[in-house]
Amino acid sequence: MTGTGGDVLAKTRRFSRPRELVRATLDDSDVFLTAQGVHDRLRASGERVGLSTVYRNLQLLADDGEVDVLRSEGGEALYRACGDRHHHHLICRRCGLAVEVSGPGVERWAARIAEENGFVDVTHSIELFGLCASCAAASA
Amino acid sequence: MTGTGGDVLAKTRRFSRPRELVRATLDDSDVFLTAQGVHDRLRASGERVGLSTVYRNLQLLADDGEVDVLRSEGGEALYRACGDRHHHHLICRRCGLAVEVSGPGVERWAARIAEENGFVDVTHSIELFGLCASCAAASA
DNA sequence: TTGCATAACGATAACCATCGTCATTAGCAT
DNA sequence: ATGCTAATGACGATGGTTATCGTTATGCAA
Repeated sequence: MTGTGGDVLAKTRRFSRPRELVRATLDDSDVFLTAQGVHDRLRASGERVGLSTVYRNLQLLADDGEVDVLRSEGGEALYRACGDRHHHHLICRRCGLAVEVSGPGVERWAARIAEENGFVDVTHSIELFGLCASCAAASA
Repeated sequence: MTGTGGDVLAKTRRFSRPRELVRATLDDSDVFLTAQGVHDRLRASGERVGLSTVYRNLQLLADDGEVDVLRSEGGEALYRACGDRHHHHLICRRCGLAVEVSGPGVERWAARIAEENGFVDVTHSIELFGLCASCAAASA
C-alpha cells in the first residue's frame, strides 16, 4: 500500500524563472506576504510575472514545504520562506514582521490532546498576532 | 469623553427573530459552522432568513463574545457557540466536530513569548485540526 | 543541435465568501 | 397608536483565489 498520507509523489518539477523570482521575493523578505504582496514586489522591481503564476508557484512551494503558509486574522493566505524545522510565529498585525518562535512544550501538549481525543493526522495552527514594539510606539 | 478603545459602547441592540434563530442554530450544533452552513440549516428547518442577515448577526454575536470565530485551513470563517472562558479547539477537518481544550501552560508560553519580543496587544490562534476517530475509521 | 512531449506561463473568466446599498419592515419607548 | 431607527433581506459590488486554455519554453533524447 502507499505510505500514509500524501508525500513522495515525485512530481516532475521543471525549472522556471517566474518560480525563482517568487522564491527570491520570499527569501528577501522578513515579513509574511500575501500573494498580491509578492506580485506587487515583483512588479516594483521591474519583473512582469502573471498573478496566476504567483499563486500557482506559491502553492507549489508550499506543497514542497519550502514556504510557510498561514492565515491572517482576515482569512488571507500569508507566505514566508522558512527553515525546515518546525516552528510557529509571532506576527505584527500592522507591519507583518514575523518572529519565529518555538515551544517544545506546546508541541507535546498538542500531541497529547490529539491522542487523548482519538484524533489522527493532526496538524496545529499556533500563531500569535500582536503589535511589534515599533508599531506600538508609532501608534502611541 | 468616550472611553479608550472599543469596549462598552452600549450599542443599542434590538431584539430580532432572525438573530435568535442564528443563535439557536449555533447553540444546537456541536460543530463549527460556516455562515453558509448556518443559513442552510435554517432553510432546512423551514426558516427563511436572508444570507446577509446571517452574516451580520454572526458578526454581532462574535463582537458580543457570544460565539467563537476561527478560520478553517481553507480560510473560511467558522462559528460556534461557546462558553465564556478562554479555550481552544481540536477540530475534525472532515465533519467539523469540535472539542474544547485548554492549556494553561500554552497560555503562559504565549504570553511569555510575546513579552520577550516586545509585542503588545497580543492575541493567539491555537487550533488543532485532524480527523476524529469516526471519520478516520470511515476513511480507512 | 533539432524535435518532441508536456510543464509552466499568463491573460481572462469563473468562483465564492463576505460586505455594502437601500428601500422596507418591525422593535420599543413615549 | 406614533415615530424613531435598528434590523431585515434582495441584490449588486468586492476581493481573494482558482480554473480555463491557447501559447511558450524546459528537459530529454535522438
